[in-house]
Amino acid sequence: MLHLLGAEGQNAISFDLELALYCLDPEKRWDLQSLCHNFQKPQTTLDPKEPGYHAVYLRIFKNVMAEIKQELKDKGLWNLYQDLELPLVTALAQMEAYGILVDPTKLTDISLELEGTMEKLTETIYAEAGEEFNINSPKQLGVILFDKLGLPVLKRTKTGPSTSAEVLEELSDHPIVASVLEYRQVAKLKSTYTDSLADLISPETKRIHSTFNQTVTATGRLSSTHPNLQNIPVRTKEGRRIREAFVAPEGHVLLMADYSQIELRLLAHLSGDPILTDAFRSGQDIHAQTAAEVFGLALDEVTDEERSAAKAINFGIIYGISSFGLAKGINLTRAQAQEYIDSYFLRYPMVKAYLDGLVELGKKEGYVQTLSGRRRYLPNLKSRNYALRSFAARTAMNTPIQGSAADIIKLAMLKVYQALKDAGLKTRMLLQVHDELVLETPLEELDVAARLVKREMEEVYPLDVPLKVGVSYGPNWRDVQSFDYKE
DNA sequence: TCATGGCGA
DNA sequence: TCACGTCGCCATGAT
Repeated sequence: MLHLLGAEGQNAISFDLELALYCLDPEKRWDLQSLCHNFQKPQTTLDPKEPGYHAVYLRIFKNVMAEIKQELKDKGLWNLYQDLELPLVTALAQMEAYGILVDPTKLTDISLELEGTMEKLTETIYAEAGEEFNINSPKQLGVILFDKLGLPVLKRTKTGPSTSAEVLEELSDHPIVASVLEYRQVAKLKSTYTDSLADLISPETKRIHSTFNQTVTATGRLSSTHPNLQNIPVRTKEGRRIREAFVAPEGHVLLMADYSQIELRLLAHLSGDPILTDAFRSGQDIHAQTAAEVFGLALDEVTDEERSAAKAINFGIIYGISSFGLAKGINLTRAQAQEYIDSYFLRYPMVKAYLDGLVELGKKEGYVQTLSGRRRYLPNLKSRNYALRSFAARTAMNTPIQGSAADIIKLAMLKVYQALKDAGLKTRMLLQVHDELVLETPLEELDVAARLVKREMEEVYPLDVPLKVGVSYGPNWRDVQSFDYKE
């Protein structure tokens, strides 16, 4: 459980120290020298090769830890460290050690099929281009599309015409562009998800043992590496196939439990807005409800398109909205987007006041906070540079929501971990994907485990609105059915 | 090593 | 006016 900070093999600090520093300021990066400089008086110079290094190191560690403990207490962050982040280490270690079972033949099948598709698409693209080139190279692709075929340049990057998916969508009337988009999708799946995933299956356990990084993100979320199991495709049918390779062993199933709209529920709780709060208390379709409010309709008059626009608005609110960003998201003019935003804030004045208040408070105190008290320092709220200042303002609006959701699911993980242990169950937590937990459970435990997980997650932190958890299960991560706990 | 592009919540 | 929704990880090509 030793983590290295700074240069590999030297200046190592213990993980509990790293964790404590992360609780103090999730964005600050320390090394041993700066620690000594800040916390050790007088400053001590250290040479790892010198005899006695470890004794000196331990003395420094002890002194530094004592000072950091005091600082955590002064800032109201001691509980975050002591009762949340530190115990979570054990649960994460178990998840990493246990791993998730992956069926390599399934990965191979998908890989071979994707390869076939790529070859066909490559032929098609070469034929339409009239020559062979590296489709993976945006530069070479640009030459073909914009110089040779004369397609219009809709957007530029620093280095040349953009060939991003967004741009190519606009140009996809041309057959070569449609093929390139499809090629990109398939190539991405193959290189990122089938081939590299297969390399990470442990020969001993036949499982993939990802690393859950606890001190990386600015908001308090976890991140996952080697591989990143938090971005396995789900949106498209083709991409979702990857999930079929993540399986449960014989006699077991995977159990998925995800928080429904946890960030919007937090927005309701934190802002105290009555319309939003009532919507969640009465179990409304929140996006349809937002559409009804923003467009002045009755709930049953809302079309799919309006609901979808309202969904984009809701996400925009969470991210620190701008009319430009919203317009880009749902293909509106900027003016229309601004009208939607104005209309939203007219109907949800407490949300407006809450978000404005966050920016004000951030400016005054120098930081914003999550439910657990975790801080994010935002000095740029006072910047004279518009770009920096507005970025900081969006961060001030997003961090308390995203970070509080992270607090809640982390606490839920502790509860679930402990409850499974207390109940003597064989069910194991495998993954956390921001608002979702993936567990592995013996079939005979499914019913009791599903109820336990749902209860612990929903009751972990009572808010002004209920937390709702959807539970599903299946033989793999793709083919799941919802678990009806009333059965 | 950086830029671009793309996958997730 | 500006520049343009949050947080991540990773593959690829160009430098």
